Amino acid sequence: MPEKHYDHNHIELKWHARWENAGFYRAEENSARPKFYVLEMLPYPSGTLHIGHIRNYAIGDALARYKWMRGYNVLHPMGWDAFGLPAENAAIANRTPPREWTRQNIAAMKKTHRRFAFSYDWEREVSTCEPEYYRWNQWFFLKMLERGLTYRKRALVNWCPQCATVLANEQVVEGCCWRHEGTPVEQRALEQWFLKITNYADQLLNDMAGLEEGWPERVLTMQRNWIGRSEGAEVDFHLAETGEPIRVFTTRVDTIYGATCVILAPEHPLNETLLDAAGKARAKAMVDARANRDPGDIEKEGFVTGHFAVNPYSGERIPIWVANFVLMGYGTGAIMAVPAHDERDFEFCRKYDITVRPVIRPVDGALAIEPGMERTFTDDGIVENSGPWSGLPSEEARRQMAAHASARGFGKAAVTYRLKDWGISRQRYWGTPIPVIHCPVCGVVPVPEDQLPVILPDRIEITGSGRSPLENVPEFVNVACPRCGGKAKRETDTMDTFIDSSWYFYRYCDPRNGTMPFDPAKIAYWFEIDQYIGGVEHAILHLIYSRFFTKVMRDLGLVRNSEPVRRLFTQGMVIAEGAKMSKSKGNVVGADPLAEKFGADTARMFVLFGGPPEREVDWRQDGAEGIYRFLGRVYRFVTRNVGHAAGMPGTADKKVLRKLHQTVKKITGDFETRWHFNTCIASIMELVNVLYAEEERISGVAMAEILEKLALMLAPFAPYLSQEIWEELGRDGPVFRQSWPEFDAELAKEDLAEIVVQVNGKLRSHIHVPFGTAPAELEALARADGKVQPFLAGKQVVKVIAVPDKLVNMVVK
RNA sequence: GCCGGAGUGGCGGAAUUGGCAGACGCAGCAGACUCAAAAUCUGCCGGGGAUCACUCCUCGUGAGGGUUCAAGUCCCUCCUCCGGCACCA
Repeated sequence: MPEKHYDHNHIELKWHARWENAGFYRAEENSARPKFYVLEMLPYPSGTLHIGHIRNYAIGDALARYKWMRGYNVLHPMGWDAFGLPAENAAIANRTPPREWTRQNIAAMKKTHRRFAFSYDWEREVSTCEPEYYRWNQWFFLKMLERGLTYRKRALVNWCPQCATVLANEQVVEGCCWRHEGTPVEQRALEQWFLKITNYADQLLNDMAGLEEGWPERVLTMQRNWIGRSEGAEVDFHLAETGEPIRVFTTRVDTIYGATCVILAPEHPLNETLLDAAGKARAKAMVDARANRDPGDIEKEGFVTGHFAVNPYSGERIPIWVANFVLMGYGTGAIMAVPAHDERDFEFCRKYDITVRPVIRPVDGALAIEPGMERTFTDDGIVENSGPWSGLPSEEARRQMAAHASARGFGKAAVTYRLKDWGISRQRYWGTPIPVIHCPVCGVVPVPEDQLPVILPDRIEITGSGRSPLENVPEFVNVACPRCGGKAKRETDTMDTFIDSSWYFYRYCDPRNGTMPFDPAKIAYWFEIDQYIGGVEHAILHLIYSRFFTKVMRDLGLVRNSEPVRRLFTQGMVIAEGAKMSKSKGNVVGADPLAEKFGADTARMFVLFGGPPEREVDWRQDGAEGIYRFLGRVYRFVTRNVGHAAGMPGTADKKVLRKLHQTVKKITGDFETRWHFNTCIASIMELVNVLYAEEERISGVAMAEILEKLALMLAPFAPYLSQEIWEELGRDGPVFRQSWPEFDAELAKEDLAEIVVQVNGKLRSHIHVPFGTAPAELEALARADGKVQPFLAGKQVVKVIAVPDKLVNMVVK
C-alpha cells in the first residue's frame, strides 16, 4: 500500500468526533474485574490548560490506559476546584458574576481536556462551587461541630492586604502572602472558625509509617516537619512575689539547674500585670517589628521585667525577661533560658551578660568551666550540680524529673506540636457559606441539617473592600433563629477552599448522591486511591488536610480506610525554553495552540519523553518537532506495510521480532515499577529504527504481528495515532480496550551472550558464547582472543574474575 | 544553619542489581533525492592522539581522596544549583 502523510489534525479530529459521546471510559459499579483508582489533582478553573497540566494528565492517562488494557476496572475521574479568589477578582475587574465566569472557564477547559482525549469518566465530573457539592462541606462542618472538632475563637490572624482576607498559617511564606510575594502579612484580631486538626496530630504522624512504601520520602519528611512533634515537659516556675505559676515548655528538663532566667514572649498575658506602661510599649513594638520579618534576620532583643521567678527544683530566684525570640504561638509562650546548653539562649544571655552555668558534661569529658564557657554543649550527657539528679544520664534525668514534677503537681511530661488548628474562615464571597446562625438570645446556632444547603446568593455586589460582600445581602443575612424563632443573622464567613479539595475524591465514587455525601458501600469498593498524581507544591497543605478529613470520616463511620491515598506520585514542573512559565513573562505554553499545531499525541509524548516524570521538563519547540517527526515515521511505515506482500523473504524476522519482544518487555516492566516513560518511548524509537533498516526483509506474518503490537504499545502514549493505526490494520473497536501485548521471554533473548573482556579493568575485546558458559571456559576463550593477547604478552596473570553471561577481567602484572 | 534532591557531550537525557559511559531525541556536519528549496532517507557527531583504511590507543560522568579485579553507581571531605524547614525552646 502507498504510504500516507501524517496529518495530525485530520486523524485527531476524526477520532475526537467519533469518541465524543461514546462513554468508553465509564467505570463499572459492579465488576468482577479488579479495581484501579487513578487520580490526578483537580485543577482550578482558570480558563486555560497549559503544558504543565498536560504533563500531569498525560502521566495519569498513560497509567489508566495501561491498566484498562491489563483488564482492570479503572476509575479515572476529573473535576474542578471551582471556588477561589480569581473568580472574585475577575468579577471586580470585568463585572462578570463569579459563577458565570467559573462555568465559562470550566467549559473552555473541558473542551481542551476532550481535545486531548484524556480518558476521564465525565459522568462523574464534580464542580466544587455547585450547591450539590458544597452542601456536603456544610454537612461535614456540622458533623465536626457536633463532635467538638469545630470551634470559634478570637485570634490574631494573618491578613493579606492584597487579597483582603485572612490567610492560614500555611499560606504565609516568609512573612508574606503565598500569592503575593513581597506583600507583608498584617496581624488582625477576628472571630474565626477552626477545625481541630491537632486532635489528630499523632495519628497523622504515626500513620505515615504505612505510607513509606507508596509516598515519596520527601513529602513524608515535609509533613513530619510540619506536624513538628516534640517531646518534653511542662514545668511551673513561680512568681517570687505572689507564687503565681509561669508555665514553660522544655525538651531539656535535665538542664533546669542551669536555667539562669525565665523569658516571656512579648504577647504573653502575664505581661499585662508584670509590665509598666513603658514595658508594655516595648513589648508591643517587638510584636510589630516581628510581624513581617524573616525570623532569621531579627536580632535577639529583650529587657528585664524587674520581677523574679523561683525554680521549682532548686528554689533559686532568677530574673524574668521579655524577649522577641520567644514565640507565643508555640509551647506555653514562656521559656527557661539555659544558655550553657542551648544555642539561642546562649546568644541571648551573652548579649545581656546573663550568667552561663553548665550542668551537663559530655559522657567522656569534664564539665565546662562556668565563667569562660565559649560554646554551648547541646548534646545529651551526664547531669551535674543538679541536686539529687546529679550523676544521671540526660535521658534518665528527664524521665525522673518529669515524674517528680508530676508527683509534686508543678508540671508533667508533655508533647507539643508545631501543627496548629486549621483556621477555615474567609471574609470572602466566593466560597462555601459556613452553616451557622448568630442569635442574640441563643448564641451560635447550627443550621439544621434539613435546611442545607445554605445557598450562596448569586446576584451580589463585589467590591473587594475587605469585609465579606455577603454582609450587604439582607435576604441572606437576616434569618429567623432555628431554635427560638427570633430575629437572627447568618454567619457571613465562607470556608477555606482547601475544604473542597479535602474530600472531593470520595464524591467521585458517588457524584450524584442527593441524600449523603456518598454511599459508604461505594467507597468501600473504590478506596484507597491506588495512584494519586500531582505537583509537589501540595505536599503539605492539601495532602495533610485530606488525610485529616479521611480520619474524621472514618470516625463518623463513613469510610473504613484511615488514609485516602495508597500511592502518591509528584511530577516535576514544566518550564518553557529554559525559563519558568508565568503569566507576567508571557511564556505560558497553552494546550490549545499545541493541539492545533502539533496535535495532542505529540504534546503528550513530548512531555513524557523529555525526562523521567518526577523531574523538571523543558518544553522546547524543536524537541516537539522531533516527536512529530517520529509519529510521522511510524505512520508512514504502518501505512505502506499494511498489505505487506506475503512474498517478502523474512530473513530479518528473527532480529526484528526479537527487538519487538524486547520492547514490549521493557515497557511492561516500566509500567509495573518505575514509570520511566522517557526510556519507554526511546525504546519504541529504537524499534522503529530497526524496522526501517530491515523493512525489505520482514515476512508478511512477522509484519502483521509487529504492526499490531506497535499500535497497542503506543496506545497509552499516543491514543489517537494508535487508534488510527488500529483502523488501518482493519481492526474494530477502541484500541485501549484491547489486551496489552504479551511478550515471549524466549523470543526476546539474544542467541549468544556477549562477554566483555577486560585486562586490568580496561575493555579489550568482546566474545560471544552460549548463555551459561562456565567461568573456566570463559577464561580460556578470553586468553585465546586475538585482541587480548597483546595485553597479556610478557605479563603474568595474577587473578581472573569471570562472571557468566557478563564479563571476564584478567589482572596482570 | 538544618533536612532532602541533583550535578554525565553543544542541549534534554540513558546506563533498572558495582560490570562495555553517552541509548533515544534535539542541535550540528556530510551525502542521496530535487531545476531548487522544503519534506524524506542514509551516514557522522565527548576531548586528545595514531592510522591510507577496517580500526587502534588514551583521557573523560562537579573537585579531591578512598574501597574494589572493576565506581557515573558504594564510602569520606569539599564546591555549585534546586526544593523544603528555619529563633519550635
